[in-house]
Amino acid sequence: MNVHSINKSKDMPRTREQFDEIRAKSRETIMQSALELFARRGYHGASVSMIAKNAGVSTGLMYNYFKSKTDLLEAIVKHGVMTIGEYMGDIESIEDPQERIAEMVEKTFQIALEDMPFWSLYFNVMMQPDLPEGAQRSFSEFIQSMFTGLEMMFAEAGMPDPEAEAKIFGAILDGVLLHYMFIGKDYPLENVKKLIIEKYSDRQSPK
Amino acid sequence: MNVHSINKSKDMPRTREQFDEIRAKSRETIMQSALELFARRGYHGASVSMIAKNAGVSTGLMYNYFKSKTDLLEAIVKHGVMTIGEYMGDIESIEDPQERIAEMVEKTFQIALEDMPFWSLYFNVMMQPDLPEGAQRSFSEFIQSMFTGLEMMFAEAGMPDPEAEAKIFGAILDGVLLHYMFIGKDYPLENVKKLIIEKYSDRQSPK
Amino acid sequence: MNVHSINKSKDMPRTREQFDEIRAKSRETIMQSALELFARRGYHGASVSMIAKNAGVSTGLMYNYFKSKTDLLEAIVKHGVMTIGEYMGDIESIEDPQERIAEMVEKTFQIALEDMPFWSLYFNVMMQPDLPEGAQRSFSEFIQSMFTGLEMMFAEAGMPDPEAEAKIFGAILDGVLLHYMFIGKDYPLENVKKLIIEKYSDRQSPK
Amino acid sequence: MNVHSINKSKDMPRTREQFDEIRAKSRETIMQSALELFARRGYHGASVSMIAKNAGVSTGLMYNYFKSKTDLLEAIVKHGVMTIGEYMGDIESIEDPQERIAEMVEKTFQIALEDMPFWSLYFNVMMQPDLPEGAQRSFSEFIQSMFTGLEMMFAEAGMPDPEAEAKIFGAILDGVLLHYMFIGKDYPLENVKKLIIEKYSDRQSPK
DNA sequence: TATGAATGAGCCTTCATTCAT
DNA sequence: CATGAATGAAGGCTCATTCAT
Repeated sequence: MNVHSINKSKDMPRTREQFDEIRAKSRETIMQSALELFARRGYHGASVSMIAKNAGVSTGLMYNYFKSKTDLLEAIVKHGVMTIGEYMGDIESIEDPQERIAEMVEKTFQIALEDMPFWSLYFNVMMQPDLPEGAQRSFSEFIQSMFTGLEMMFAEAGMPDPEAEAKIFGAILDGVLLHYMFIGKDYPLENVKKLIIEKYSDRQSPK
Repeated sequence: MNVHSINKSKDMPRTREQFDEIRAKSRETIMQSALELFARRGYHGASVSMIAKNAGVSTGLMYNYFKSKTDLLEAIVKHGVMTIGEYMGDIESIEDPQERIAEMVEKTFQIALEDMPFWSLYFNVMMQPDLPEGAQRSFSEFIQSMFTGLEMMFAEAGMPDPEAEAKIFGAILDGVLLHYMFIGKDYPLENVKKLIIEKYSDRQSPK
Repeated sequence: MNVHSINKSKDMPRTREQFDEIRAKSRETIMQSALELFARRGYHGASVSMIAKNAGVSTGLMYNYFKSKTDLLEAIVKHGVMTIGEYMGDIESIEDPQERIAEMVEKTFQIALEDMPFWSLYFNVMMQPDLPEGAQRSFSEFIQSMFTGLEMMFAEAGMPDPEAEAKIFGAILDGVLLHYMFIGKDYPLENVKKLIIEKYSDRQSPK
Repeated sequence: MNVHSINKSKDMPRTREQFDEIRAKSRETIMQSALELFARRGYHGASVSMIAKNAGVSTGLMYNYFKSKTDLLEAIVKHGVMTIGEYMGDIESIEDPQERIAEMVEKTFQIALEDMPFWSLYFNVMMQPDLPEGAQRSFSEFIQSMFTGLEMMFAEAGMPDPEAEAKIFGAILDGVLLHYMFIGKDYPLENVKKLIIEKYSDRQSPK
């Protein structure tokens, strides 16, 4: 409440701004809770009522913010993909190809570790055909755009088959993450990361 | 009809062997049907009655062969893992490390293409935490054993960090497959395969 | 603005009359909106929030004027029944029995055409046992009083069985309306009206 | 079980015929129960679980026989309309117009009294716009065909405006039924019936 | 007086599983 | 060994109603 607040009277309706704020916060809370549970228990394993309880709200409230459970998932996916896109945008501006690759590896794992639930969801959605198409499309577009970026990078670096090169690089990142998430703390993530960077730093590419 | 089915006479009750044969065939049919549907629609998206209908049997019969849907999944996974283990066993007997790696890449993709439903299930189960633990354990053991084998291979080849090396090689295989299954026919699988083999054939390893 | 809204001064608090006026108007608006929707979508098919939105007010406000959805329905029904009662009162004062019947037929259809939503609600409520008892009681009393009036009319006209005669006349009116509302524009309402009047005008009654 | 029964063994599956019989009986039971409750409490007021409990079966069983609650309603309506159609077919074969009308009145009320729940449903569905379209269409077709039949009858009897005449006759029947169902035992149904027949028996039509 | 976010009971529906035959 | 009718718990979703502002 600041001095501009013109709405102090006890029985006046809240202002538009107040409502917007409340809405934004509730939406956020619900999405957060849902992401957590989708990651931990899978889309089907996380019921709407569980999500609500976990978020500390009533079951019905979700439907005030999302048309359906499907819609909730899609919102989460879209939001996540957008966030990552922003991260990645920063990396693409790095001039030196060598450094750019190294930074990409670093950043990818850093993001992944910071936002494991989202990546869990990523693999979850990718591999489950009975999940909302919208969510899959978002990821599909994300992957395509990643590959396009990588391809340009490898082309720029003068690789003979930049497309295949991009696919392999992408496979390493996703593959490592996948195994890491499945295996857990026993996975030697640091060493693997180091080795990847090393492989991609000698001259232009692994030979 | 194999040698075990020596039919005594038309009016004799079925022999133990005949029963066993019928059982084995029914089990097989059901597992086949389930694998198909699990792959196409996901574990939750494939109902028991769908599986039964697809297999041409009654719902009840399934419970004659499998304690539960969970049990059915576990049986499929175990069987699949075993089959692959046999394939891989053959490869490990190849003397020349170079050739062994090339063969491993070749074989992996060949198997994958021949048995897409199973690999679809593989990723499906790996990334869905609300699936029967037993199935996940089977895959977990499979992965561990794969990594152990790869590690030995790279150690033998004199790599400085065989563990990380194995992880990366495994990541490439799984990553490529994952992307291939998600993206579909637009994926340049042949070129990627060639590049992988190339990378791993020069001297002992990519540098 | 009618004579009641004599505004004292711009800065004076609103007078009691002004408040009452606002209340009356809001009540009216909400009832109007609800009647429309009840008619178009049925009692259960029209949600409170739909009604509020359609009336241009908030959900909460409705509960300021009506204790519940049930209460709202009852208010609408009571109001409608009262209005019709007034119309009908005028007719009863017509001296000539012949003319009175003709006028009754004319008026009934005229009112019905002018206020279709209300008559839709009328039939709706009559035939839906799970609707608020209060609403049904209002209609019940209305029907009883209609029948009483008709009975007196036919008795006065010297019919042998005025009660049955009243029931049949009432049945014709309600039956025609019911069919008209269900069938819509294909219904030959004018011809039917003419024939009814004709039947009831020759001598005292149809024979 | 008769002598033809070839299926006495304890653990043989039921024959096709046995299953058909079971199915037919369950379907019937559920439809009966639903009709009762739809009539007594309205479509919305009768929940699927209530219907199931009333039928003495589990909630889920309904979905073994009907795609949805909507589908159940439509099945009931179609079945009812067909049954009435058969009744009415008999009447249309009566030669003498006078007698035919009398019989039609008699029969209509007889059927109605014998099958009140269905007629309750009839009015219920007719006047509730938020009910499955399929059910309404069935009734719509039924009404149309009734009117067509009546029109032919009145045309044959040489009435000047058979269409309007049919509408009025139909209105009387539906109107009386409607009021009878709403008012209950206080309604002088017998006298009304007598008067209707009387009105329509003098010469060809009421005058 | 007016707002709309929040609640939670209750509804329709699905589906793994059981069981009489 | 084989059938499919029957069960009932659980899930997604709607909506009348309340309440803080």
